[in-house]
Amino acid sequence: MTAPVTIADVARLAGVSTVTVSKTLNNTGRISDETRARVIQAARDLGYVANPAARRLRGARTNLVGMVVPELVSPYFAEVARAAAEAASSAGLDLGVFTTSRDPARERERVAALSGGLADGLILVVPTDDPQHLDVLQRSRTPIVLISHFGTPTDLPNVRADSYHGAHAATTHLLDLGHRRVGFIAGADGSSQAHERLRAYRDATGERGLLDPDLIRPGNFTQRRGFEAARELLDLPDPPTAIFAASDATAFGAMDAVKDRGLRVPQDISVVGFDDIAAASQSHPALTTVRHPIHDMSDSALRLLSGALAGEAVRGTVLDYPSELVVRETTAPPRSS
Amino acid sequence: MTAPVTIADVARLAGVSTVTVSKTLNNTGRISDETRARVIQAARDLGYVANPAARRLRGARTNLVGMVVPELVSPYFAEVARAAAEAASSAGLDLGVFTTSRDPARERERVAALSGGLADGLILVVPTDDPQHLDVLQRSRTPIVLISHFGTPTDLPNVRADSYHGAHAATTHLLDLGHRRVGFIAGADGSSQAHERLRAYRDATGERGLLDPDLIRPGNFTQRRGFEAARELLDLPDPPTAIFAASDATAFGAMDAVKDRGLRVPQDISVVGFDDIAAASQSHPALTTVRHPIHDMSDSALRLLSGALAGEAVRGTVLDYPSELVVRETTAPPRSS
DNA sequence: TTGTAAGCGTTATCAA
DNA sequence: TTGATAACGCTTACAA
Repeated sequence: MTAPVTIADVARLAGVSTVTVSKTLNNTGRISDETRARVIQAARDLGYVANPAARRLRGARTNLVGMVVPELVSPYFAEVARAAAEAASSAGLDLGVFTTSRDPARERERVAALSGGLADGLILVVPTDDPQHLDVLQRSRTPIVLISHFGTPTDLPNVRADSYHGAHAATTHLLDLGHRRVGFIAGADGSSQAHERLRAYRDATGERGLLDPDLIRPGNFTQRRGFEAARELLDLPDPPTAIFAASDATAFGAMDAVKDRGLRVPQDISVVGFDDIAAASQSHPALTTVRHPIHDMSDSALRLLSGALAGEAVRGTVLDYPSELVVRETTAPPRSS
Repeated sequence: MTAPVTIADVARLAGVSTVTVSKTLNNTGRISDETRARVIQAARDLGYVANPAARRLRGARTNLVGMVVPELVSPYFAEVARAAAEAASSAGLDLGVFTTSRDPARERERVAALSGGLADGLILVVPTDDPQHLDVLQRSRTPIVLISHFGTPTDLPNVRADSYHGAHAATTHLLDLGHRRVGFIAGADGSSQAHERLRAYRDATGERGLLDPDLIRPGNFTQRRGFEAARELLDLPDPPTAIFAASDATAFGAMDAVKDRGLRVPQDISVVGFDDIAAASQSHPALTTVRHPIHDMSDSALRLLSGALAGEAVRGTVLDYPSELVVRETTAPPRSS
């Protein structure tokens, strides 16, 4: 229950003014070596840490960056947060992660609190696509960088991952292997990413005249639904020989269903996921999937934010990263080909 | 690029003093209904949000709670963070999550910054067990609650999950099913939880005279290592009929290895995990595992923190939660019994 | 090289 | 019921 050590305590112990302490600790202004040593020693003895609130209030930086994500349980967001934390750390910044539970009101509050004085800058991952909300963001004096914002255009810097190309490549990969009936287990309704993945699947199969609505099953990104949907697919009179799932979790569920039927992956049924979560490369057989360049994206987001903090003009920047097919062990030519 | 709206702006628009605005918005002091209405309207019109830094500096609350976790990629910590965020939310608090990447220095910095003025309170998950570090924590004027601290005793409130009992129950469960050779794939070296799980396994098998060092394999909590270790186990001259893995990910790796050998779970080999991550209940067969009551723990941690914030004496409180065996579909009697 | 003074936005105290 | 004043801890002119 020690009262917090203030700059005044350090100044007193070192026998100098608070200004000298501030200058010393922030490496600003000229300080004699002797004084500097004394101040640093005093600060260390006292365990002094500058009060970020005071610092921030004064207009100085806090070195705290806030990241607002819908949730952390999905490995995708957890990985984005991790990558951003690493990138922040090497930029000398701290990253605080805040979740909204996909509640727009919560998102607004969080942004308000953070941009209102706690954080130097903000990174919003998949922000709510509400024009009024986005308008508030645009007006913010605190630098804001968006990750994967699709929809209403803004001039905020935006780092996005495209789902379409990877999903198209994945479907084409299966088609090229010789599959003529490729099932699709969709993502959650209302997710723009899920929509893009479905659109790519439709386009790729349509291009070869192989689009069959029966092969498309609704989903919600979960493993459980992947299991059920795959069963539905396998129960079809003319079942698919390959399944493309809109998430890795869904793909694992589908693999469970296939194995549960006594079939083998990939010999009997090929399976492709989307996301490249850690388990994708660790499972056996390792999952063929599509990857967003999460690390590159987080790095870029932080570079943009650092730039903005340093006064660079980053408004209007849009970085579109392609998604990339990662071929592993769950895809092979169909039995009958 | 709007300059932030301050309390002075609101006061000006409402034609009152800043004090009146503050009182109105914080429901402190007597304000006439008429004035109150005008102030609230003005605040709304301007989109005013109090500057947390200023508020905090003045000694008032920020409603921000900081949580420091080793990392977020492991589903366990992600789940702890999620549960805590929910609990915080229903207590009217915001939860900011900070990661340390298991770097003690990073942890110290984060704690210092957070407790030094940004957050009202702190929750540290598996804090570094360094006496000096813990001493600093104990002296902190900002309330701190520990989650799963084992080791050097402190009088900080501590909410812990026991791994021993669940692990013992899991091993006994397999033994009770009739298994006489139960393999164990350990967790990471240096993790106290991993150590407890191994100890429980040793004790439970030892009690029945069924302890065989050959059946214990090193691990690191990963799925990959689970796969390899399970292979080693299956390659033994006298292989186990059941495998207990120190984490769910490891258990999934082990299941992959079993299936890869053309064996079935649980008919040929039973598998038990530890953690009860989301995938455990969603996989097929659903994984028998051991669960820490993460939600109860996070709830308790937040209740303790709220209490401390409200001036209650919570020092010395230690809440020990038992881990619990969750029997699902991956365990069955051995073939030969 | 060092220190004085002012002010960041807010709220608690006290007086009106 | 309302408002003037001071203070929280820090940093940035500006002066010495």
